[in-house]
Amino acid sequence: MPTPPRRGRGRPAAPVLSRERIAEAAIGLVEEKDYRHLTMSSLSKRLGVSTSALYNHVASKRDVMVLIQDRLNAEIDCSGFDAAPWDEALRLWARSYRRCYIRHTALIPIMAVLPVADSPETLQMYERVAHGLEQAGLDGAAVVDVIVGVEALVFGAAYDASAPADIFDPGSLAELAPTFTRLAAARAEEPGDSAERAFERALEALIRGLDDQLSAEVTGPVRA
Amino acid sequence: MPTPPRRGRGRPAAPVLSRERIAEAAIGLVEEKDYRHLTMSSLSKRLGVSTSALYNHVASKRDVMVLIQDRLNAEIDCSGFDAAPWDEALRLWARSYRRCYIRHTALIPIMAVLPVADSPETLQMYERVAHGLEQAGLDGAAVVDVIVGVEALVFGAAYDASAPADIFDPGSLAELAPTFTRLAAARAEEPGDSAERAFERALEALIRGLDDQLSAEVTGPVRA
DNA sequence: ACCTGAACACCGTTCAAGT
DNA sequence: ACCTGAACACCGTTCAAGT
Repeated sequence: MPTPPRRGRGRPAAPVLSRERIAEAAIGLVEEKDYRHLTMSSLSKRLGVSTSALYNHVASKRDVMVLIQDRLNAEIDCSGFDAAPWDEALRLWARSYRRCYIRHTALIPIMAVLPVADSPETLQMYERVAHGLEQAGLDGAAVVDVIVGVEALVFGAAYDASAPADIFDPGSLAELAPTFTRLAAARAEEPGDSAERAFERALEALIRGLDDQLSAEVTGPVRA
Repeated sequence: MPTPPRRGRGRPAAPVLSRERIAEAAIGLVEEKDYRHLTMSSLSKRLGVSTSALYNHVASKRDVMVLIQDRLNAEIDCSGFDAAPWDEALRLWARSYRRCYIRHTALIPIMAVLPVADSPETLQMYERVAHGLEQAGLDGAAVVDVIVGVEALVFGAAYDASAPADIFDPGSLAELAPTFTRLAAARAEEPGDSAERAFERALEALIRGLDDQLSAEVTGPVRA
């Protein structure tokens, strides 16, 4: 078997690290384990370097998270905006977006407040969505707000989907909340993924409501 | 000036800590500074005890965060559900909820996945909302989904509102996203709080869409 | 420029000792 | 039961030394 490279003390002939390799290793790490195991130490071990070597390529652990997030966002499906009606395209995008972040909720606090200037793939995702919505005839002044609104729902729904199944079981506190307890219990009885159902209901409502708003704002209705 | 109590080594005559005192001190801490300054060490210092003393009353730092969250949720305005129509009550609740979490985004990852059994005030908030919605004639099978949907939007919008003002400025990456850049720039020109506008638009759309859905599901329309 | 290895300033948490 | 103080097993980050 090949001996681990056991590098000497000085600068290697060719760089062994790059931002790309770091991003790849970080994604591998969080997909095998979870975000609690993503440490600068575990990351450097996986890459076969000392921990401090990482800091020649990234500024901080947060920077690593930003790299992950940018790679991830490149995989989100925006294809609907090329052909489908805007409401259907928005649905497909939102579902793909949510599905992605269910397994990466640890990135949400970063992604949600990260300037797009630090994230080229994320920016290009927004471009496809914005271009598609404008092309479909949506009021330009509303486009960014629509993106922000759908995104907000997606992030919240991703958390919800990652919550334990008994999140709405009041346990010994049931008598504090009789109505809620009854409705939550009935909901838990229904088959299937209730977090997904709630998301679909809200997404449908949001899109329908946006359609109504935007139809009212322009002379003709947006929908056919 | 009163000397700090400089306790001896053994058990004090009366307990100096309680979960209530800890919660109060923790909230005071995050309101003066921010969540980066909330450490078990800073908390114990504020309470005049050693750090390990905290563990006689709470199981973990996460437990402290849960205490904060529960206290906070007790302050969210659910009064609309006593009198106003359900859609207006939902609006008031969502606005109060968002406003609260803008300054406490660090709690969102906890709050969003926390079983209600661990949080009596939160449970009672849900009870008021659920009872109000059912009383207003909403389909019982939809009530919890509606709560979940509005909450998802609220959490996402709270992040958005806490983001830096230049979050959509593409900087040197502008040519990657011409449409988005143009629309984001125009949006930034508009006076006022654009995050709040986006939230209000999405909330309005969501509620209108829910109204449509729920009117279609029952025999008579829900709205007058 | 880009690596290693040691060191720094924290963290949350545990636990024996004390009353 | 409920405190103190010491200790543990980490963290992310910095930096001099090496090539």
